[in-house]
Amino acid sequence: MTVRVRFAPSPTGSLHIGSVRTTLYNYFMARQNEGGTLILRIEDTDQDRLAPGAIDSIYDGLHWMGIEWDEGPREGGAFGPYVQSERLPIYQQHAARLVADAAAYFCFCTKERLTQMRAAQQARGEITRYDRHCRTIAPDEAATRAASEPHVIRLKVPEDGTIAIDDLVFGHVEWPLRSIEDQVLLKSDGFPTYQLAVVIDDHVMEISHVFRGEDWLPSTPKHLLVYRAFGWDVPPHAHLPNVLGPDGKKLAKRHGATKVEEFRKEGYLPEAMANYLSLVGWSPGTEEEIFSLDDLVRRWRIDQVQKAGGKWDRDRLNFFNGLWIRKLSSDELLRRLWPFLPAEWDRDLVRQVVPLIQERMATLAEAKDQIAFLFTDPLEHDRSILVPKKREPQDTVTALSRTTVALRFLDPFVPPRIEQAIAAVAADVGWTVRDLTIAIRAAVTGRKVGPPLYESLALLGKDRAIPRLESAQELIG
RNA sequence: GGCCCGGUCGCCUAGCGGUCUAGGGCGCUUCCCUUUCAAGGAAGAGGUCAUGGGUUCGAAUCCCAUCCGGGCUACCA
Repeated sequence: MTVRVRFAPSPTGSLHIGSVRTTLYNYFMARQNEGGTLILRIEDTDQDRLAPGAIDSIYDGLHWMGIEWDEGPREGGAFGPYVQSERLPIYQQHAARLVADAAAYFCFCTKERLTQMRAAQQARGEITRYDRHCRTIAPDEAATRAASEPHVIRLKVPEDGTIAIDDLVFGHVEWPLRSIEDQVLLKSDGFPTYQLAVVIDDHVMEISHVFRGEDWLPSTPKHLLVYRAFGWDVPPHAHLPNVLGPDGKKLAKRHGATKVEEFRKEGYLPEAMANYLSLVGWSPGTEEEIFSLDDLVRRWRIDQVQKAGGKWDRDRLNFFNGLWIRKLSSDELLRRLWPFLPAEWDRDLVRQVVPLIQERMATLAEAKDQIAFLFTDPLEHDRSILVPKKREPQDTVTALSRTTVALRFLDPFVPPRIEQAIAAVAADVGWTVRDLTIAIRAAVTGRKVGPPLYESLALLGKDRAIPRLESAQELIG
């Protein structure tokens, strides 16, 4: 069987992390099957909600993630066009066919009437749904009116019975047809609704498996009915559990970052995003959980996807991010770090210090603050941290002053020699090495934590370290 | 309101009728390592498997009910 799967975002904004997870699963499916094809289709049938730049953002985000696809608006392919607004005639012809087959009908109800109808139904405590007012208009009359009056096309939904699907994730799900209204298929502006467009496109583009978010499960019966009206086979469907915010509701803006580009800006690695995201809703059934994109293609299985929604967990993402940062080679880490560092910073110095902080960052964005002391002159001292706890200011001045003396003529100014010198000073003033390094670190970097001290001093250089030690002494005194 | 879905440690999850005195990871705590912080190593706290009934020799696993949570309910996707 030829696998053809698709991801079909609406260009209504930038790429949501939940869509990325859905796309990832489709991508795994396509790549783990010989000859599998992944298709990008833009679902822009709602002309009111188009967001400028959304398609660019979808392309950027997905490419950044390392997801490649085979057919799409910019890639082309044998089943184009891949943008729904460019496929209007296809939908219109198909809708007309349903009308001709008496499976659908013209509806002339105005939006005002529909609004009133719903209000009245609500007032009576009834279920709000279309009252099928136009369903009984004689076909000839309807056709004549349609030539001149604004109208939509609605599906004739059977009044009784049930419709069901055997979902790859959720299993058998059944709906009473009574609960489904006569769906609008074609809007009065000639655009299809989502319900019509997906079904036609999935069929015509020969999509073999429909993997989409759980929110679509409730509208699946509508799609099933459209398949039935056309007499088409229904491809296997899999609904993927939602990605939730910490409060259990669908992950949304108010929960913080939700867009790929935001995570990218915050310094997350695509490797970490893919690894973390794949594990929300899927597990290999073993205790392994560190997976590259290729590993995931090899390991992921739709029957291991679970039903319950998963909550977004920033701590866990951070863990995976740190892990993947540590896996990078120094050169690769450097390459990814440049965009997060000021362009004027000395490249050679950055190159030397980065290995020292590689295992100290959870995100790429954190690197800057950790090494800024090497690129900032004069240094802003934080007076409150210059004196170690349980030490007196005067003793600290003495210790720093001895350190200054010890380092001033040290040659070569390299970590092992610096370590020796500092150990000697500590012994001399009766301090623990620990306390002394705390004081020196504060004096020289202005921070309480940072890369290893001896290495930091060596990179700073004697000429910059000594003045900092001196000004710190003045500040304390 | 109607329809549908879900419910295992704070979070991601394993589990598919006996091997479960419920396993792993994140986070948390403690210890070790140590020039800070990390990283790494070790240990630990944390779960009446939503609740109540069944079925069964035996249930987190099957059935029913209840509760709680969520989604959908548009000429939005």
